[in-house]
Amino acid sequence: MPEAPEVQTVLSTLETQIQNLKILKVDVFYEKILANPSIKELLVGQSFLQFHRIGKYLIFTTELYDFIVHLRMEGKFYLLNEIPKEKKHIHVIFSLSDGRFLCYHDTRKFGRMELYPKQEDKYNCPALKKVGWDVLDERYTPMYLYSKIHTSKRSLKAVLLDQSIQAGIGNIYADEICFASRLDPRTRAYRLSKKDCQILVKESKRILAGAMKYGGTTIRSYTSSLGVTGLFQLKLHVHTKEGCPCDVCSNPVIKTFVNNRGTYICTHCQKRK
DNA sequence: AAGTTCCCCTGTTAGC
DNA sequence: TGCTAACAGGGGAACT
Repeated sequence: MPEAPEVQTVLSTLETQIQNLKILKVDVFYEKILANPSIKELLVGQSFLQFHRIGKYLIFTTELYDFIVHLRMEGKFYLLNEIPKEKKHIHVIFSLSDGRFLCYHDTRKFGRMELYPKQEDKYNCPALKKVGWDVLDERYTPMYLYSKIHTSKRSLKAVLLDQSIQAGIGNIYADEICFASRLDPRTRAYRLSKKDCQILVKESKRILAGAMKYGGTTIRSYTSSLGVTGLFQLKLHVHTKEGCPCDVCSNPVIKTFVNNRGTYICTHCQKRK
C-alpha cells in the first residue's frame, strides 16, 4: 500500500533507470487502468524527461505531456529485460528505447494512469486540481492546516487522510502521526489548537521524510533485480500492533474503526480532546 | 456545503 | 476439508 514515501522510492529508482528513454510501444491488457484509451497512442514517441511526485501521485513529464500514475493499493513497476511469461497481473507494458520493458503490475487493478498537456506548475494539472499541498512542501504549514480544519467536525484521522487538505498520508502513517503527536485520531478537528496543528505538521513531515530516507537506502540493494517497488520498512509504533504493549507506556494498543478505517491507538498516550 | 457511504478489485484469512 | 463471507484500502461518485 504505497504512501508518499514508497511512491518517492519508486520515482527515484525510475529516475535513475529510465530518464531520457523513449517509449517505443505501449501494450495495455486492462483498459480501465487508463483514464482515456488514447493515452496508449499519445505516449508512443515520448521520452521520460522529468520526474515529480505530489502526494501519492507519480508525475512523468515527457516532451508534450504530464503522465500521471497513481499506484493506489498494490500498483508496482518492474523494469525487465524481457516480457515475462506470467502476465496475469501485468496490465501495461511500455517498450523502451534501450530494449527494456517497463511493466505495470497491479493485482487489484485499482491503479490509474492519466495524461494531460504539460504544465509548469504540476499542481495545475487537472488530475491534481483537488489535491492539497504535499506534506513535505514548505507551503504545508501549521497555520495552513489550522485554517483548513478549525471549523470541521470531522475526526483528526479523516482530516489527515483527506488528500485535498494535504497529500501523501495514508492509513498507516495517519496512525503513526497521531501516535507521535500524542493525539487520539477520533478527536474532532475543531477541538485542535494551533499548537496541536504545529505538532501535527512537524510530526507528519518528520515521519514521512524519515520513511523516505529509509526507503531510499533500502531500495539500492534491489535495483540489481530491477524490481521497482516501494519498500515499507519503517518501524511502526501502533499500526497493526493490536494488543501489543505500547513502546512508550506498555499499555496495550487497541484497534478500532474511525471513518471505516482500521485504526490503532494507545489510549493512554494519545489524548482525546 | 459538509460529511458519510458505497464501489471498484482480488488475494488472503476467518468462520461455518 | 471445502466452501463462502469478510476484510483490506485510495479516491471518486453518489448519497444524506
